[in-house]
Parts: sequence; C-alpha cells; structure tokens
Amino acid sequence: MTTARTPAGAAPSRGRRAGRSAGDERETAILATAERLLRQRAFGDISIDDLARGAGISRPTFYFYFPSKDAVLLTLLDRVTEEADAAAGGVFDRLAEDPRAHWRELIARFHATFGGHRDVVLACAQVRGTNAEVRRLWAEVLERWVRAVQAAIETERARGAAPDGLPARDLSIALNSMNERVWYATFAGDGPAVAERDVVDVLLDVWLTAIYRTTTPPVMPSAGTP
Amino acid sequence: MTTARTPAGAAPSRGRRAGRSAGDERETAILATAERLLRQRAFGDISIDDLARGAGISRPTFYFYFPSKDAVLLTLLDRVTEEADAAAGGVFDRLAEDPRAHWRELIARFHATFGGHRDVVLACAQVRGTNAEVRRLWAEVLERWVRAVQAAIETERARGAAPDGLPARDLSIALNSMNERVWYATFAGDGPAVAERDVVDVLLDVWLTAIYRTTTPPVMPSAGTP
DNA sequence: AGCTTAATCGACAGGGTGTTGAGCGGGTGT
DNA sequence: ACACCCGCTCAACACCCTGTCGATTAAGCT
Repeated sequence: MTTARTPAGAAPSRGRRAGRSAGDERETAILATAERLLRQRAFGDISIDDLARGAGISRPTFYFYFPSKDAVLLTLLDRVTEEADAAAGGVFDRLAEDPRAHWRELIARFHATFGGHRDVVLACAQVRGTNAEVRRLWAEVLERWVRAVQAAIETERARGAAPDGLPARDLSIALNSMNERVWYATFAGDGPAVAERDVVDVLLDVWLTAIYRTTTPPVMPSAGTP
Repeated sequence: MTTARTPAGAAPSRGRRAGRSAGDERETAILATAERLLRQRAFGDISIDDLARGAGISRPTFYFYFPSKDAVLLTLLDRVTEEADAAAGGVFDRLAEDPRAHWRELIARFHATFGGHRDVVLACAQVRGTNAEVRRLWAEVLERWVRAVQAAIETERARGAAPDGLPARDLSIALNSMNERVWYATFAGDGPAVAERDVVDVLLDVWLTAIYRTTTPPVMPSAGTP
C-alpha cells in the first residue's frame, strides 16, 4: 500500500530485466516529463494524463510504471537527496582546520544542490502537507542531516572550540529547520525572503553565532584567534 | 475571483443584515464544523459535503456562504493571526528594560497562540503549497512580524546593546523562518522536532546569540553585565 | 507451435468540485 | 391585503480526475 515506488523496486533503481527494455525508456520519459512540467506549473496542476501523454503513453499504462503521481515525485526527490548527501560527504571531517570555511562550504553545497533542483524541492515542500510518503522520506533525510550536524557540534564542544549551551540535537534541529524554511522562501519567491546571492552568508552567520557565539571561531584545538 | 471570503465582506466580519439572521448561524456553524473536523483529520480529507452536512445544510448551500473550502480555512487563519498580533502588542517597547525576558515573552506568546490553534495552523501550512490565497495572506502576516523584529534589532544596535552584523532584515527573516518551521515540526510531530516543553527556550537561545552574540544581553543603555 | 510475461489501452466506476435554475418564506412598501 | 423583493435552500447537472478491470498485442523462451 505504501511500499512500491517503481515496479522493479526502490533503492538502486535497477530497471526491469537485464538489458535496456522498452519499459526503461518509458519510465525515464515519465520522470523527464515530470521535471519539465514542474518548470512550468505547480505539481497539483499536473494530472496523470499530462505525465502519460508527455511520455507518449496512455493513462492506464502510466500505472504500470508508477502507482501514483506522488510516486514520481518521490523518485525525483530520491535523486536530489542522494546528490545532497554526496555533496556533504567529507566536509565534517575537516571542520577543525577552519570551522568558518568548512561550515560555509557545507551550507553552500546544500544551497547549490537544492538550487539546481528547485522545482523538485519546491514541489516536494508543497505536497509534503498532503502526502504521507513524501513526509516520511523527507523526515528520514532530515534526521540524517540533523544527526550529522549534532555530532559535529559535539565534536567542536569537545575540542573546546564551541561553548556548552543548548542540547546539541535541539540546536541542530533549529538550524536545519531554519535553512529549510529560508531556502524555500528564497527559491519560491513568495513572502519575505533573503536574496539568493546573500542566503548562504546569512545562514552561516546564524549558525556560527548559535554554535560558537562568534562569527570567527578558533581554528586549532582550543587556540584563540591570533 | 480571489477577493470574497464571506458573502458580506472580509475584515470586520459584520453579518449580513442588522440583527442576527439565520444565515449568521449557518456561517458560524460551518466554521465550527471545520475546526472540529480539523481536530480529527487532515484538511485535504475533509470535503465540502462534510462541512455542509456538519452545519446542517446541503452542499450547494455551502457555496452561498463561502466560495470554496479554502475560504473557510482563510477565515479561521484570520482569527489566529489577529490573536497573535494582539498577543505580541507592546512587548517591543519594553525590550531595553530586560532584553532576554522580553524576547522570551514575545516568543512564548506566539508559541501559546499557535499552540492553542495548532489544527488551524497545521492545516494552513499544509495547503499553503497548493492555495495561492493562503500563501498570500501568510506572506502578508509574516512580513509584518519580520518588519517589527527588524526594527527591534535596529533599536538594540542603536543603543549599543547588540553588535552590528547582518542586515537586520535578513536576520529577522532567518529567525522568523526558523520559528515557523520549528513550531510546525513540534506541533505536527513528524520528523525531527524539539520537544514542546523546550521549544521556546531553544528558539530564544538562537535568537539571542544571533542578535547579541550572547545569551545574556545587557539591560541598560550600553552597560555591561554587572 | 505453444506458453509465459512485459506492455498497452478502451471503457467503466466512483468521488469530488462548482453551477444552474427553480422554489420557499418572511418582511416591507403602498 | 397584495405584490414583490430578497435571503436562503437544494435537486440535478456537467465536468474533471483518479484508479481498476479485462481484453489485446508483441516478444522471448522451450
């Protein structure tokens, strides 16, 4: 009822049989159509018929490849979060070398990834309210990032670079939540928003002050700024 | 096309004729039904027929009172934002007396207001993605709060209590965005969330460090902590 | 050739929205 | 007292979208 995403299975997205069968092309055609239409109108204004016709198939045939419209978006979201995870990889290990530079790098990479797929991200944010599956996946992804940042904060505190304060998990949740909402406003462009050019530095500033109480954290183990 | 909310007009919500006519009762019955059903299921799972039957009328009659399901939610949202605005009133004037206490008071009042109407707030957050009218109203409300906080930050900087840094507007947007998203997660309970009991203090901590670089800002004009 | 399986679609059922047009009852004015 | 407007009501309709069923074709294996 809530499991299947593609007919062949979710994670490694291996196609149906061995060699590239006709169905693979249809499946990617649906995905491509969804991304294209998302650039033009909101997810809610795209019908399954639009997706099917865009991929050159009939509506019932669409159901052979995806169980619902939302499942298409879920597949798209999977790709984006994988890309974001990959982009963040390794940054945490070098935090102590230069905290400001590396926190900035982390935020900047997420910004680049989300900005590069803003239509998909925006659509997900919009249906998260109505679709439990998207909500669940997003919660999972967020939980990973929250944990990673929490661990980084605790490491910085342990080496004496950051002062004690809020529970690291609560702080991590607050900062990650801020980023999500601020990016949404910036990309969506409705309501009060930070200019896209400034958003990384604005977020960075709040992160640094919340974690270190200063925008210029020390670089070596428990050493002051020279 | 996008204006009317109630048949009689929006703002002061005066009923249709002079004395309480039958229609007034129907209208409030619809609103009450919406709030009641929202406590049980998601907004998307409530049909206009549910609202109409709950108020003891037929579906076409519903359209005599509201142009759409969303318009009902919009009316509910109006009430909540008015209450929040009222709750925030006057706090900014006394900020310098004791910044920490008064920022906390501000956040706590918003928390209480939203928490007291969490079903409505959650529903609005959910349809904001699909309904332009809700999006517009929310953006308007947020803009007011962003401006008020921005002004307060500038005042604190002018009296020397807060250091210069980010443009006050950008900082205000980031902090307000954080609150919105964190409250949403806390009230919705899906995904990583701060416990409801702690959320005010967590938010306060990030606000204070971002604005003052310390969690114990000075109380008198340009005086240090004793 | 015969069997299986991937792939396809016409046609249907169901449920939701928004609109139309007709009807009813109580004030109000003359 | 009569007509008449107007607030109010709903059955019935047109429409759109979703999801499913069953029949059908094409390709591969034995």
